[in-house]
Amino acid sequence: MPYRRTENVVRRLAEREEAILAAATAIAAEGGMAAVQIAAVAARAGIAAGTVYRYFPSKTDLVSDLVAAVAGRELSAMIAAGDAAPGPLSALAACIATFSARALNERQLAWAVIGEPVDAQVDAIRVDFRQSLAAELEARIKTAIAGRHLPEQDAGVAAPAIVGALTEGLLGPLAPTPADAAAARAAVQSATLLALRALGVVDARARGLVAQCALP
Amino acid sequence: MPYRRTENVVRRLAEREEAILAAATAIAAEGGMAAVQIAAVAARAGIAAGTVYRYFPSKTDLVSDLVAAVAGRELSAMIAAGDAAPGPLSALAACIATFSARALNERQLAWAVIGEPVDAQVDAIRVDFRQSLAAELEARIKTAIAGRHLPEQDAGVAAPAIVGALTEGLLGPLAPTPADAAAARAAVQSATLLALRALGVVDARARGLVAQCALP
DNA sequence: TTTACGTCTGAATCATCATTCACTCGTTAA
DNA sequence: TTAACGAGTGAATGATGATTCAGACGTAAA
Repeated sequence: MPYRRTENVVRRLAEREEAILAAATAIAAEGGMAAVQIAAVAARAGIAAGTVYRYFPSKTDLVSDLVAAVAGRELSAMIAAGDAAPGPLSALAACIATFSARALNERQLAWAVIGEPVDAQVDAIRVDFRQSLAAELEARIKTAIAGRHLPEQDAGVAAPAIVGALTEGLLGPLAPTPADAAAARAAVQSATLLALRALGVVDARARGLVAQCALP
Repeated sequence: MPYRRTENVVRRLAEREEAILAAATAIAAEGGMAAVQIAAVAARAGIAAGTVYRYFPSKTDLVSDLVAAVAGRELSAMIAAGDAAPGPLSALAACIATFSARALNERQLAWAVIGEPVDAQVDAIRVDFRQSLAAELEARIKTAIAGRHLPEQDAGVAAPAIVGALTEGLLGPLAPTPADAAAARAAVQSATLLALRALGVVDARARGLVAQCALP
């Protein structure tokens, strides 16, 4: 009974899978999705191209896992920020500001995961992510409407629109590139303010909510 | 001196170029940008693949022309609607509503031209279009701010954010598909309202502006 | 040390499309 | 009719990148 998967081997295999994913993520963060090519990922992880296929059945699976990992992290952060807030409106403000700040902080990766061209199968995963973001916002918007903190409106349009506004306004190619950390913070505040107003929070009140957000 | 480019020939050549562009547009409208492949376009136009290259030096040029044609049309319509409005805020409302209504009317084509992932070279042209849209909105936003019709804000973030909100809220994969013309009109109104509020128009006033917009 | 069996390798293979080109076809003017 | 020449054809070519696989290499137990 020679060769068995000892704990040692299992750990090394897991580490390698992790390393591949990390390499792919790093490449996406630096050069966008287009740069995530099997040969490049393998080189970065210090293995041969073929080895990648011992861990991921296809490139699509690899990229899907990468997107899912990043998306999961961001979604959790957003939800946690919202849950920690005292009321429905501060929760919305916190969600929006947190998402914006974190995305802008890793702008290229965020854009890769949310907006950049990919094949149809991967796109499906990405749509799931945006869907989850929108669903989370939609629920909070509905709560706020029910509590009369926001005017009546179609939350089914508003939620994706907010996602689109933040994405395009902060991450997309048209968005101004912040010169430094202060500028980035200002951009996040502008975007958050805009999103809150879009939902029907009047300007002055929105400014107050934004000011209270603890940005990372 | 046999064979000269008679007027007859010239016309036929122009017609064929038009036909190729029309075929590409039709394919984009049905299957999105990914479906716009030279072989498919040629087949649809009833010619051989090689012939396409007698009219367009490369696929990128063809797609560029297609995007430019659609974009030009939409941009003109938007500008005209804004120019016809009586004041800065109605102009913004008219621009936004017009763009939204027309885009939703040809949803798949609009998405293909504005939002759907495509390769980098083509994307550059599309960015130009979004840039033009954003620039037009930005100018009008600045005018409105100067006239104290809108609160102080960063128009450089707001303009692309509005474009993103409309795109994602009405055209993107998350946007609800309107069941009929009335639902589509309602979605356009929701989106316009949201965009105006985002800029700082208070809800009640925004509703008034939207109500006055003559939607096509 | 040897055996049995995974794992790793990377050059070769495949698949997808854009692009080319040697050739045929059509049109014009003599 | 026919010569001259541009337009059209579509199979072959090229480029890019994912995927495979036969053999080299490691590792665990006997």
